[in-house]
Amino acid sequence: MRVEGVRGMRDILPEETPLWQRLEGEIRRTFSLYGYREIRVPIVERAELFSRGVGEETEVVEKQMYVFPDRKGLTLALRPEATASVVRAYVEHGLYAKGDLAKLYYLGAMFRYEKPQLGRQRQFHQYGVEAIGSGDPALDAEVMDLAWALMERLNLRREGLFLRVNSIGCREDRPPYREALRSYFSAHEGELCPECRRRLGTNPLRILDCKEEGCRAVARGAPRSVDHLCPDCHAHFAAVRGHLQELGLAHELDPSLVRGLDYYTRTVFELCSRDLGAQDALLGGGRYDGLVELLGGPPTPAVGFAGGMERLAIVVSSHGGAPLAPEAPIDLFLVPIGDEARREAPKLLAALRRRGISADTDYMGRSLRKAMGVAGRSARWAAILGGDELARGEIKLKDLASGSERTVSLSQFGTDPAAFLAGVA
RNA sequence: GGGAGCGUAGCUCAGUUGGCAGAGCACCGCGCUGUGGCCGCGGUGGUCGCGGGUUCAAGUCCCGUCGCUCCUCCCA
Repeated sequence: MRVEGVRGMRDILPEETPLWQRLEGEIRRTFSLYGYREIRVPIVERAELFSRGVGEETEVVEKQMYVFPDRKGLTLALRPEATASVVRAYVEHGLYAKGDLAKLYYLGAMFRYEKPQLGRQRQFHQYGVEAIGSGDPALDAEVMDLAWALMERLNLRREGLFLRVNSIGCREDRPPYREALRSYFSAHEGELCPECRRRLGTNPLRILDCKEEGCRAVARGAPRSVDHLCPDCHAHFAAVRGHLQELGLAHELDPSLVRGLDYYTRTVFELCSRDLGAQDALLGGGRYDGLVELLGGPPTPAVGFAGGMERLAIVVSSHGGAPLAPEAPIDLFLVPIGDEARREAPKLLAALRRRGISADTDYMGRSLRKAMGVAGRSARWAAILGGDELARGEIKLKDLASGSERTVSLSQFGTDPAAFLAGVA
């Protein structure tokens, strides 16, 4: 019986992995340029980390989290995002004791139970940064600049991208704004879906991005968070936008931008692609000044973002991304003729590889002609080893581009293969 | 959560009013007995996504189911 993969969890095949490796490399290099260091946190956490950190009322926690009991009855979850984990690690290991800004980045698989489609899988991969320990508005702008810098490195056209920003205020702004929303939505209660009528009492902010048509219509006339900022938050947001201006980063103010995770405060942003269709958010993030304290640390401001690898791969491979170098062929393909040569092959291959020559041979019992065909497709040189050569202690080298051949001593070739190969062309 | 389209060879896809399961590419063999790419000829390869139903007969029609894709939505 054939066992199939799990819905929404894709294999990334050898055809795609070169692109992924390149993206991961550019991401690491760019993050390093901005002073971030990698942190690796577990894929499994206690479920309460996310229900408390991300928010009980969020769609992610409410409907999309993979939750399961372990053998001792502890309630665990596959991480739906990484910020909560990074902050947990930050608090748990006392990284704040250094009294410094912690700049951390991560790369890894996340899990959300969603309806799969292009750019949205149940197991997906995120790259992200977290700058924990400073509330400087310049840092908000730097994080957005980092996002742009990454896209530039990947040769993505600037016109194909746009940055949306908003401010949803601080912890102190939330209750009044929440009340403003509550009174507004209460006046329209009859037009809301049952789910939102319930949210009215728990988290009216969530009504702003409800999917029901009726709720959306009501939400369009709802109070805007930018109009309910305290003086400090107002000044912070103005400073962030000022820095963006000076950095030459075009952005649009989007008052309806409310991120789906509850920990966000003040600045929120999304970098979107015009080439992605429905799933247009390439990366999203913002400030989360209350999360460290919420998870048991000292009051500590922080800002960060997360981006989706799958979406980046789509955009880079279909639009304006730097062309991928063709898959590197191996240096040498050993063509054995006869059983004796096949017995000798492993020793020679092992010697070549230890000297840095990538080498392979035929394990399919192919004829000489077929093996040469494989060599021609996959390697730069062929090494032909048959009874004649073995009897004389020799091996025949062939440059597959020029066709020129040269017979050399087998033992000497194994000792310094590079020199002999260079001499064939 | 709601809506639409599509599942046939390893891959890309044909398959007529229901009537023997097809092509191209790939793979293998031969032409060429120890030399690749090109060419010619031949060959291997299929639970037609899965399960029911209608029928003398189902890849084709009906129902269900799983998967993929897209829209809506949510987000990365």
